[in-house]
Amino acid sequence: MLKGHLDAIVLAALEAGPAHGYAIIETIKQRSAGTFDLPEGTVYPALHRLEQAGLLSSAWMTPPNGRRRRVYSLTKAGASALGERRKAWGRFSQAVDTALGGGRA
Amino acid sequence: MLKGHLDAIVLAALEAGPAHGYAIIETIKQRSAGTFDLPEGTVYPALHRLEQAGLLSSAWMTPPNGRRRRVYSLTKAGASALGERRKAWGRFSQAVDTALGGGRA
DNA sequence: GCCGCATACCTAGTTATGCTAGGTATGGAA
DNA sequence: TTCCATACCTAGCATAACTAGGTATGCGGC
Repeated sequence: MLKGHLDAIVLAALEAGPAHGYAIIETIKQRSAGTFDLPEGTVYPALHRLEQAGLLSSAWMTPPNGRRRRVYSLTKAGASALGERRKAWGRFSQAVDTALGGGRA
Repeated sequence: MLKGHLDAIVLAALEAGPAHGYAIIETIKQRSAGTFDLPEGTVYPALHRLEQAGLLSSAWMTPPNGRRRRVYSLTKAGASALGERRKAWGRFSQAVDTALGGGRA
């Protein structure tokens, strides 16, 4: 369970440039060293949600000898949302660190 | 939203010694510098859940000139669960850091 | 040729979990 | 005696991630 931070991770995966759903899943898996091996049923709905929210835009692409893909890009709103999510994550993780560490610190 | 890490935080709040629900809420609020100001409707069900799971035990106490309180203590299972949760949090937060930081690092 | 696998997309429905919004009761202060 | 802080509880809502399906195509092996 990613517990609400999935959106930030997906946005971060698109920061380097547009990508399609399947590739996003692979990127996340590699970046997290296998920790986040997300099922499609998690990622696709998330992409739709983020597009609905205006943080992503999508376009169908068909490479010369390949299959139809839906390629997502960060919108401006998405890029700034990513910034906020990163900050929110920083605050959140620090607060949890403190709350958990209190016993030993 | 605490997104699944609430249990760990509650267990950690009881690590220093037994406490009752209201006090636990206060402890968490102070430890997190106000970030986690949890409503009772969040904490009480969590306490019941943790007791059901055998990680906490509870007893009714009535101080000489005070009100009836339900005091929770960490069980052995609870203490070891806390250890695991802490480790899990460490792994999780590191993975998120990596996944989020990948774009800029 | 065709069988199966990896790629690539999608959705309905389940489950878990935190929160909202209520309710009950008591001790102490104004 | 009225009100607030303390102290507990629950039903029901909202959301989010996941399970478990379904569709379709390109490519390699047999």
